[in-house]
Amino acid sequence: MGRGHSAPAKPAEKRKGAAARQHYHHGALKDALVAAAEAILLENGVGGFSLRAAARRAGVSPSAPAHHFGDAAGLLTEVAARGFEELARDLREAEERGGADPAALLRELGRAYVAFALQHPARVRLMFRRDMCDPQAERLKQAADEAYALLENAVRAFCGIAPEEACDPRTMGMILAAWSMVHGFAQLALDGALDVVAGEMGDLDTILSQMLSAMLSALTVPPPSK
Amino acid sequence: MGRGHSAPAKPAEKRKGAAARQHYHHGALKDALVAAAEAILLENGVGGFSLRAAARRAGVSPSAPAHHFGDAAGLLTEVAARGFEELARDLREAEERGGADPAALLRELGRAYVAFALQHPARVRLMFRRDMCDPQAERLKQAADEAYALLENAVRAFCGIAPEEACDPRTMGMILAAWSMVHGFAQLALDGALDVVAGEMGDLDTILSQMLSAMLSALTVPPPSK
DNA sequence: CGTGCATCTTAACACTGTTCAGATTCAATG
DNA sequence: CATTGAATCTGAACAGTGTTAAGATGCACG
Repeated sequence: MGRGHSAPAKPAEKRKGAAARQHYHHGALKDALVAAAEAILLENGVGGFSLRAAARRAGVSPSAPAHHFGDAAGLLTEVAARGFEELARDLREAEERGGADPAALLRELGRAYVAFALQHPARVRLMFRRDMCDPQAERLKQAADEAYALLENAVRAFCGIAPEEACDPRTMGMILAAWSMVHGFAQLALDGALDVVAGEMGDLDTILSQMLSAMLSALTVPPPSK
Repeated sequence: MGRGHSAPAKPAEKRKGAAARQHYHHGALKDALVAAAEAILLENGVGGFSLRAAARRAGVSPSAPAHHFGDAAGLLTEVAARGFEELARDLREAEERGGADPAALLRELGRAYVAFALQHPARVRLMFRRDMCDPQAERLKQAADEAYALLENAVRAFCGIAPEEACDPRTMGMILAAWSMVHGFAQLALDGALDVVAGEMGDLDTILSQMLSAMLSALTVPPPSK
């Protein structure tokens, strides 16, 4: 089954048709495998992934991926890295939407982060799976750092600290607090842990907004000496 | 590979030392399997687990676990549930340590939560793996709720809201904020995402303390109307 | 026209989870 | 005490999995 596609209209041209592969060489296997993996993640979740299934979907033998990615973790690392890049794009869009007000910026970034997680559950779960993708890979670290740098800059702006200036411990604590909070909220939402709460009050986005409001309004007041 | 299946010339022997299985019936297989699974998680991480390995470790055939847990997920669900129970115990200890001051209580709970995660990385990772253990299982849900109820009560005390009283949206936001923050911090710490930061400032526990201080001190000031 | 080389296939290996018919033992009943 | 029914565990089998090695294939460049 699945061998039905017959479209030999174009003879010996570069064909990247998904299933129909009458050429021995695929031509763009790397991208095709990534696309296949993403499709599987979307349909069957992160647990339903298998390297062989991805190869099957790309119309290629089970051992073909090894040549391009070495490992199953190699392929998934690439998928995760692209996920972080997409997340970074979303965060940059939110950055523009936020405008000049640091508080509004932070709120938009937080909403964008959570929205991305809810929109791509399996991909986000994969991004934080140490045992599926190799977190040491430079490709992944770089993509992830790019996304998190956006968040850090927003907190720095909120605290009125120049991008180059060193952080005092309290500001550092706030950066981590913001990061942890948004990340934790996204994870809990993905695990369905917030569904109960979501029933009592609106959808997750308004809940998050309320949470961010509570935080930000509290933080605008300087701390009581310490 | 190497494990030679030396045919047991003598059927009923007490060759095995501690877990001597001279009987056909194991007697306490359920607990033995849980212990084996926990040992594997400890040694090889959550990715290195396999049902067959757990059975092997308990000195039992690969199909024996099915009778007690049905599934691999069944066994892991039991492990996760026990993990939540142990977490709840730790949280209760922290509760006593916190004393009467609501802020101190929250801080101790947060530290205990993160400390537990860092002390049992694989177990905690398992607890939030939807695809490994069945999150619908009553056993698990109950154990998890028990732990989270402690956190909720602490936040309510901090806000001066009686245990039975309904929460206004702002308080609800704070509960979620606290929960998300601690959970997110723990997850990020497990993923090693905080190692860079930990290098610049002390260990993770002091970082967390600073973060909690920043949050709590900010939150003691009432919000600017709104 | 070769020929090198990246690309892909076929075949095999050592695993995995799960199922099912049977062997074994326990416990309770007659 | 003996018998029997239920609980427990074994052994073999099946369908998949990731990974590797050795061999086919076709593109690009001399």
